[in-house]
Formats: sequence, C-alpha cells, structure tokens
Amino acid sequence: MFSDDRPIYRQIRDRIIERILTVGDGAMLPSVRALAADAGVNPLTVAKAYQDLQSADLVRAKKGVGLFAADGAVKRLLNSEREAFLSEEWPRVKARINRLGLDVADLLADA
Amino acid sequence: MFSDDRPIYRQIRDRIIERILTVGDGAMLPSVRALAADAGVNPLTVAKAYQDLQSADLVRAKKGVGLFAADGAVKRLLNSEREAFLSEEWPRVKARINRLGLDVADLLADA
DNA sequence: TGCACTGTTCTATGCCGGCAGCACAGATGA
DNA sequence: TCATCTGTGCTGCCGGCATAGAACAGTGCA
Repeated sequence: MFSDDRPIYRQIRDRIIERILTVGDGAMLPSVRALAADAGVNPLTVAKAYQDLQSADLVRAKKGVGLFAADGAVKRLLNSEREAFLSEEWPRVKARINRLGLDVADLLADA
Repeated sequence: MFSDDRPIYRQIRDRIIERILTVGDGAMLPSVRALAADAGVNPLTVAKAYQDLQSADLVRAKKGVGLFAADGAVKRLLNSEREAFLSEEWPRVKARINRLGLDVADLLADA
C-alpha cells in the first residue's frame, strides 16, 4: 500500500492532495479516523498529514464537523506542484530514463 | 544535496548505482571514507549503502583494497532498474503529469 | 438531553536512520 | 618494519516516525 522509503504521513499527504485536485475547493475531505481505517494506519499519522496541509492553508478544519479543501487550494496546488515537478522530479526522472537506455518520447507517447 | 524524505543511505545507494552504470563491471568504486567525505555524511551511512549492494551481488569488497562493481552488475542493473521504473515509478509520474495538466511537448522541449 | 460523529491532544513504547568515536583486520608501498 | 590506505565491527546517543490507548472539545441530529 505504501512505499517503504518515504514516511507514511507524507504519502498520506500526497494522497489527500490528489483528492483535493479531484474534488475541488470547499469540498469535504475524509475524516481523520475514516482515512486511517481505510489506509490501515494510525489516526495520529493521518492527523499529521492533515496538519501539514493546514499549515500550508490548503485545508480548513472545522472542529466537530470535518475537513475541507480551502478556497484557492486547487489553483495554488496546480502552481506549486507544477513548479516542483518541473524543477525537481522531472529532471531526475528524465536523467533516469536516459541512463536506462529508454526513450522519453516513446514513454510520453502512449500516455 | 539530499532529499529530506528518503533515507540518506538509499540516496547514496542510488548514486553508486548510477556510477556503476557509468564505469562498468569490474571498475573500482569510491571508498567508504572518500564517498562519505565527498557527500558530507557519516562513513557508516555509506557503508550501509554498500552493504545493500553487496547483498544484491552488485558490488564486491576486497578488504584492504577497495570496492568494485561485480561481474554482470551493469546487465542486471539495466534489467532490474528498467523493470522497477516501468512498473512502479513511471505510472506514478505519468499520472502526475496528467493530473497537473502538463504539456508533453514542454517536457520534451528542454531536453 | 443524549448519542454519534468530528478534530485535537496527551502519554508511553518501539523501531529505524544517522551521528560520533573508537577499534580491529587485511593489503599496499616506501 | 612501519605508515597508510582499505573494509568492517562495536558502543552509545539522539531525533523522527509510527504505534496503542485514552481523553478532551466542538457540532449535529434524533
């Protein structure tokens, strides 16, 4: 379910980010306990992921109600994630593709 | 120098793998202490990376002499790394590209 | 008023990663 | 022989990650 070489709470955070990009601003997000049960993980671990997202103003928490994608979250996520991907992940991936003797164009073609 | 969310010894291991793919079978690899000094890391951390590679028969150690890329290391690395990349990393990357609405042409452009 | 949900906080425990420091064993060359 | 390189092994220490278990505070609904 999870990669063994990245902290679970970060993988949970990434999963929530994907969800925000899908459901959009203002939408309700899965509760700490529900997500923990679904992922087979301790609720504290999920809470830590959500607190990261709250620190980044991507999620609003309403005590007793639930968690919600913040206003403008999608827009800011698209910007920051695009930036991070193009400047960090993609160069590394492209170098790896070349080193393994694979063809970038071929891989992108059947997308 | 290192990503903050993956163990350093794994990032060191990846770096050594890249080097093996470059220098080829039988070539001498940087010593534990030299690589540790170069990366600004504890020698034990580098040793752990090398021991991973020895367990996978990708590196041979000669006590008092040094570390060497094992016979057939390059071939086996190309196979296993390609396999791992295509079945795990690439699908994730491709999904990310689509989710972020990135243009394939842009990714190919700055090659 | 209860009940069931929500997020949040606390304590304690265990494991892993990384560090510092030191020591040992094998190989090499002056 | 001796100095110096090599890989390997140990101790202790610390912080981060993840867990279990319990508890507190706020909301909504019957």
